[in-house]
Amino acid sequence: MQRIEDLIRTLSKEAVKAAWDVSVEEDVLQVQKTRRDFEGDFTLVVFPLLRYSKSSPEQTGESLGGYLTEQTDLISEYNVVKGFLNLVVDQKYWKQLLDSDLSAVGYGKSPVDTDASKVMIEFSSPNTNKPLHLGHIRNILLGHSVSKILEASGLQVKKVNLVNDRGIHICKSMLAWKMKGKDETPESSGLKGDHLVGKYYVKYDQIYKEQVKSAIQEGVIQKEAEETAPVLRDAREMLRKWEADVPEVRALWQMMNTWVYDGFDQTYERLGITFHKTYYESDTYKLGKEIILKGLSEGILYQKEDGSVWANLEDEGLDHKLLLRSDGTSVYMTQDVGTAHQRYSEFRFDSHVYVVGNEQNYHFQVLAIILKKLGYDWADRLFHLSYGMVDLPEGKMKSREGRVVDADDLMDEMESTARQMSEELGKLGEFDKEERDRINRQVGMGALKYFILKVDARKNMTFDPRESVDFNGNTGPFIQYTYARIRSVLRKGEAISKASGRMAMNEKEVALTRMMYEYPDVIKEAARTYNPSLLANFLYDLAKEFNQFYHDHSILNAEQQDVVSLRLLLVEAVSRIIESGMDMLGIEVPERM
RNA sequence: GGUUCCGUAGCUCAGUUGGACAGAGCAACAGCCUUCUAAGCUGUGGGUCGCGCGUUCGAAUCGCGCCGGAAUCACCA
Repeated sequence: MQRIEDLIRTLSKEAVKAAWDVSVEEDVLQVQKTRRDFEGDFTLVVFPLLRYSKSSPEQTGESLGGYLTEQTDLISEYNVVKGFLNLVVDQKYWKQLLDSDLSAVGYGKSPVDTDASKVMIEFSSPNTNKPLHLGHIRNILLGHSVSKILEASGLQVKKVNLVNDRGIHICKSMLAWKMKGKDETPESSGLKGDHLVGKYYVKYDQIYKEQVKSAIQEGVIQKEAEETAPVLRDAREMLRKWEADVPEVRALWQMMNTWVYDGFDQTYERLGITFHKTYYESDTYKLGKEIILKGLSEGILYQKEDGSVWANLEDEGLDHKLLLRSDGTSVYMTQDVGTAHQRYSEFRFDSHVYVVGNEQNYHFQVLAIILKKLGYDWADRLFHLSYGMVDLPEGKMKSREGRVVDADDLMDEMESTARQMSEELGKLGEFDKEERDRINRQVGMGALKYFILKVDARKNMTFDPRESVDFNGNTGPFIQYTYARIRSVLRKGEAISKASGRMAMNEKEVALTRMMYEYPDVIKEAARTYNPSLLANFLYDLAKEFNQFYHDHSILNAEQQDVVSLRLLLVEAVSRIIESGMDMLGIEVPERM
């Protein structure tokens, strides 16, 4: 359908040409939504045109408004307030819009375009020495939602995970388990695998701290005590053995990682997310070395006397960056260079999104620069979706000290809160246990996911476990509730035909329709900026608008049959947009709640 | 110290490329269920948009300088 903003711009351009004989650029013609307190649907800001009209804002607006209403029957009225030309869209446009499939512009309904741009998106990226926590949840929800939004915009999306399954931190868990574990397994302990391994990571830290403390008591200075703690020495020794492929160490590593993956899989499933492919750093950590050596031989990089290889980034206003250690081994950056190259070879992506916390802004800035230096033209198509940390009221989360909001615990808590709420409100009495459980799960998870996603990803957020997540107001359950209400009405009015008819729409009906008109723009903008919070807040506004309408006007008991049909058509569209939008946030909507 | 990001109501957050008196939710208070789900709706109070200067017809939004907070600047990942 013709977009009204485009129409206004085109006609205004003509009008300006006709009246003052100048061709203006598109960006001079600013069209925006009319503010609530004024009459109209769209507003043309006339201030920028005064230099051509050489008359007052009012006169300029009048002149343009007159031209527009004359030239098209889609704009029925206008008024001028100060320098703002407010335009009223004719209702037949809104009805036409309602008759079309409004949600088709959104997710899942657009035909698959095989030539679509290909996007690779990496998210989650956990370490295998501890369970997932709230920070991972933010990462995962962002990655998943952005994937859905990009897919809805017609892109081909490949979701990948990169598991950091090697390194000293894993050895610490392994070592503590060997020392204190007594062959404890997930089965024998009843603990989820990732939690079991995380427990020994915490245990390692305790042992380490005790050893440091007692060394200091024996007169060793702190720094030395920290460096020479026996348990740290053993962990390093274990890492050396791992790198040397010592079978015993590898077997232990294999076993404990398997426990962790089982645990992760459960959490992912509960969050409702999947990946197309999982990369493991134990496979990729040696990648990149050849590329770096090639860069060295081409003189792009340089070598120090000790044999280490560096990139000079001074021309970018940055420092020098190490790429190969003096012993020839790779560092994190080397690995990411190699992985990016590998992924491009495999997938030929048009862009690659990394969902990684803002603590790594520098890393990704440098990654792009180095790839560019090495001559990869796709280097500027990497995008770091950098999100802020989730902090607790008392400060940063510290998994070593056990001061974390565990992902699994949090989900349990959300669901039990949902159960408690629905019981207090006497909501689900008529349903059997299975259905009650399902709804409570949907609502609890909806509250959690919406809570995280409605906030702009860049911002740090504080999470107060005591206050937990709300179920009223600007929340997931509010939107889910709105959906359930609409579905209930639709079930009762199943037999009634839905049609836009010829009755005039009232103010609220127009407001809802106009809001839904914005939906594709919201998706587009959310996709362009990789920002699900735009969508989340849009859905809230839509739900709020619906609830006002619902309160003020009866749908099924409207005085005239035509009005009933119109309203059914209208609210069904609202429900479909809520459903498709929430799906893009990874949130399920219940038929009843 | 360098770089990057953030600073909007008591709290949590919105505020598309600068535009019409800065908006929600929570919390507080006051109302609305014999009518489609009250997890809802309505109203009241609450703001020097960190501070200052500048650009502009117009600045929460752009520029500069301060103040406050976060991250980062490893032969860790």
